[in-house]
Amino acid sequence: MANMKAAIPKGTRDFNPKQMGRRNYIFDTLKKVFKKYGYQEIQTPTMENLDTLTGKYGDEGDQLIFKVLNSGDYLAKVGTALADLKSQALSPKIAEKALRYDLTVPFARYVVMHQNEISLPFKRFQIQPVWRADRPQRGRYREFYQCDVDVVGSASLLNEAEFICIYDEALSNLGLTDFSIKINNRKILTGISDVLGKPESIIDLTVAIDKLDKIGFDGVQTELLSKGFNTSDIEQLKPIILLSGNNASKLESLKLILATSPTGLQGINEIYTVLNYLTNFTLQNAKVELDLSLARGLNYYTGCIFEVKTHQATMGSIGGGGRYDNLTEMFGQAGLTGVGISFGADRIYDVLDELNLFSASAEQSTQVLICVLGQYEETYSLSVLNHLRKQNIAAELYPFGTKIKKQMQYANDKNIPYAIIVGNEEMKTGKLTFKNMLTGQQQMMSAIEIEKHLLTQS
RNA sequence: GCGGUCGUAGCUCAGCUGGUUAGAGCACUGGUUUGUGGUGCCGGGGGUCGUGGGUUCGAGCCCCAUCGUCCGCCCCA
Repeated sequence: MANMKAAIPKGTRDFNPKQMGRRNYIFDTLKKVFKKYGYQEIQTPTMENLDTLTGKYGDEGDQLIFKVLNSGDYLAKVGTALADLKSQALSPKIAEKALRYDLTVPFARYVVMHQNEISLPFKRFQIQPVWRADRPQRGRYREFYQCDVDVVGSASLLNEAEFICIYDEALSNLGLTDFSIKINNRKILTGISDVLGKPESIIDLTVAIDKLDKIGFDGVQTELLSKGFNTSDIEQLKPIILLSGNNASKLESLKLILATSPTGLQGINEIYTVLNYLTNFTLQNAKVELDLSLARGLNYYTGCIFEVKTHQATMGSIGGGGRYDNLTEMFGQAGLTGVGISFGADRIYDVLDELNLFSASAEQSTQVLICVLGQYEETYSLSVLNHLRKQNIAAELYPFGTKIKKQMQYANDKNIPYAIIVGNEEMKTGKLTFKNMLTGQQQMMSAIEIEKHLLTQS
């Protein structure tokens, strides 16, 4: 084969041992919290049938789905003359599978397929990569991990409240101290468009006001005017989305504004209920804010909507979620409501990295390296090595034949905190040289003493 | 899908208005008193200047194309 350049696809990344240590630290921290709240792990295939995914994320979303070319003579099945087909019409004919775009839709499919074996409410978490054919940017990759926690089969708003607790606990455990959990409700957004008398334009309306903090009210106004809203609509809208004050006072004002919209009032009620549930729990760092301009995941969310933003770094949202009432209906099982949240692990990684919040312990694997001067020393040391491992101490022995200098360098490069040196003298006395790589200090200790010392360290 | 930016050693970059053998720091590697890393000192290897065309006596530098990067828009974790 001709020489080819070693490369990986755009928007994907390799992870080295140091990065994997840190990534696993994030996953482990999240998992621990998820389990604590009663969630169980599942996984779904990398590929789904293309028609499982299409139509769930809107037109823009559909275009970002990575499709998998059929095997074999895929053109044979096309049937029509190729030249007559547009790409969009061609792709479902030559690609029947696609890489998953998120974890929520595959989860809905899972629930329907396995409905007879799960008992409701079903609480699951799932940590797997997803793929989007998006243009890469800061904090945006084509392959990235989502960490989803969802519950289906429970309409209780206690779930929503608990998700806020999960966000707070997980992100706090990771060392973040300043972040907001924004909450809104799709029904409130519906109420607003009802009051304006433009229920059919809810998507345009919400997409525009979602950009409020980015482009300001003037920007939103410009966008709305271009979407067919008139100035009196905007005058009416202005006091609503610019509502300020604490959550309670916002809700009070909103109640008056949306008085004529039953749906809107219901949305307000749901927020009330969630906030009320929350008073029974203590949050460590999260600020819970009602944000009427929050409009995520409109293609399937029907109730509460969440989004998490850190104030410690410039980064898009590091998590989001909401309630969806109809997702399983698309797969033939109606009447099942679900609610869930997602953590963007790769973005969280970038934030923790930027803030220097990874501790060294997330990275080191081996705790002690045994360095030997020759073959006899190696043989002598194997029982020491064996004992250390039996005590659950991560230990390795550098096979003989390499200079001590090189072995120490290995320990240093690998961030191994302790080294044991075994030579003639050590074998004679049974006292091994035990070196702390951090301080550089070393002393002679028996294997037993070293073991004890290492056990008290961890 | 649209707009901009950049592309020189493994990494971060320098290279003046085009002019002989393309440089630095870090990394790597060897040595530096006996069996000792991270700090010091001395030496060494490594680049067809993203790729393909073109202009020119001559191109890392100019032009075109192409691929890739990073950033913004759309959208989103």
